[in-house]
Amino acid sequence: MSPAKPSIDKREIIFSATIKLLAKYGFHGFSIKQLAEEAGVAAGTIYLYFKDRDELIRELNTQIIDDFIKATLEGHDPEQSIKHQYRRMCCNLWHFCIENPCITHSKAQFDHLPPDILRSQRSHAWVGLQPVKNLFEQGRNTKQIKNLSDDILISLSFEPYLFLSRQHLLGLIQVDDETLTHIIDASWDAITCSTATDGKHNQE
Amino acid sequence: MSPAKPSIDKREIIFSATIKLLAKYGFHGFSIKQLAEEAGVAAGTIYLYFKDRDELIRELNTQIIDDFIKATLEGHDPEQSIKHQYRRMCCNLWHFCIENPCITHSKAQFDHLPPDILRSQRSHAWVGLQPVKNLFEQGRNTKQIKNLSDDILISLSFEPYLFLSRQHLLGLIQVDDETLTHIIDASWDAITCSTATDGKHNQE
DNA sequence: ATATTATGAATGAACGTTCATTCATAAAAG
DNA sequence: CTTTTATGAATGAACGTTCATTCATAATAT
Repeated sequence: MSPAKPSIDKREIIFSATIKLLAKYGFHGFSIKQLAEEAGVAAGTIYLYFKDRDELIRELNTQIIDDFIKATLEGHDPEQSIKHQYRRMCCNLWHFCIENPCITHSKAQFDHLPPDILRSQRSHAWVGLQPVKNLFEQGRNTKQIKNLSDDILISLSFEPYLFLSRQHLLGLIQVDDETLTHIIDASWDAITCSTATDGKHNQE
Repeated sequence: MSPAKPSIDKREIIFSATIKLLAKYGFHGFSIKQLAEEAGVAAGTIYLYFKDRDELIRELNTQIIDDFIKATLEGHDPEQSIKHQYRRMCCNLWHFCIENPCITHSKAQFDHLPPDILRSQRSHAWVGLQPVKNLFEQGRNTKQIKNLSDDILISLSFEPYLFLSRQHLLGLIQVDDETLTHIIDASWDAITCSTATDGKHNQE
């Protein structure tokens, strides 16, 4: 609308327009022109805030990762029991996904970029996930959590929520609060030491 | 059959070149020109075998899904115990992923297309996954498997293998045969009735 | 055998479109 | 007036797609 307004949040506007478009169309059909229209700015304006298309996408990517981690760890308390900490994280993650459909779908786009980009993404993510590493480490030490690497534990525990929330958001499945509780219990079973397959007994 | 050059498998050549490029670069940087070069054919030749770019990608997608399902169900025997059937499927899936890096990475690309495409993908996949549905149904009836929907069971059981195999292929983690066994046991724990956290009852 | 014709797979230059990016210009703010 | 901020037409590269042309081979005629 107005040509020269000192709008510092224009960067945010461009970001959220990008997220919206990525969620809807993926990287196909995502163009600067479309983005400019969605954001309500001129194409050239985007280049005032970002060096080029790649930088915009890269920066958005790391911001989304940070958002996810921040949301997942909200209210995290290392003093609580491991199970309690875990349940909290799962709940946080699930609700963040459900309440931010565009971010969730956009994240999925980023998670399947070419190999070399994934590597840097990954190393960035693990920095913020230190509390999760600590949780796993503590759990392994106390024999509560299976003696598997962090990556494997992540894929068995948190990864399913990303997958399921996407399906939920697409209306392909319905997950109510009670079901979520069961899912959290199930993913907890996956990573914790409890039974063995051929008829052993279990804990507690 | 063919008067000029008898190369009926040119379609296959184009397919596998597409898979290779998708695995390497994703949908970014995947162009018909590049594909032609990779496949060792002229750009125009591609249009003798596929109506257009979209059809090529769509057909490749369904073929990859079919390949995955076929590989996962190889040697499937409904007469065996549920655990045995499950273990077999997990092993099949894992080894198919590991032995077909390009297909595995390409699949990841397809799994995160815009919503509307995902829907048709999904309905196509479930047709071939009938044996898995049967397995789950049987398991739920016999109280061996948790009373959760097929989608949820899938995300807790098979989905982690896709995620982990990609990481393994990228060299980000190492999964040897022994570790794989542990992962299979862990994912089995996720979907089966064993312990409950707050003093509920369990199976058998 | 040999020559002639018909075939359709394969080509790649050319086309129109769309893309990311630039920049001269304009508007607003200081 | 100067600086900052925004614009959107202009640009050239790259894209998917088309199609007139080529040519090795199969089919037929001699």
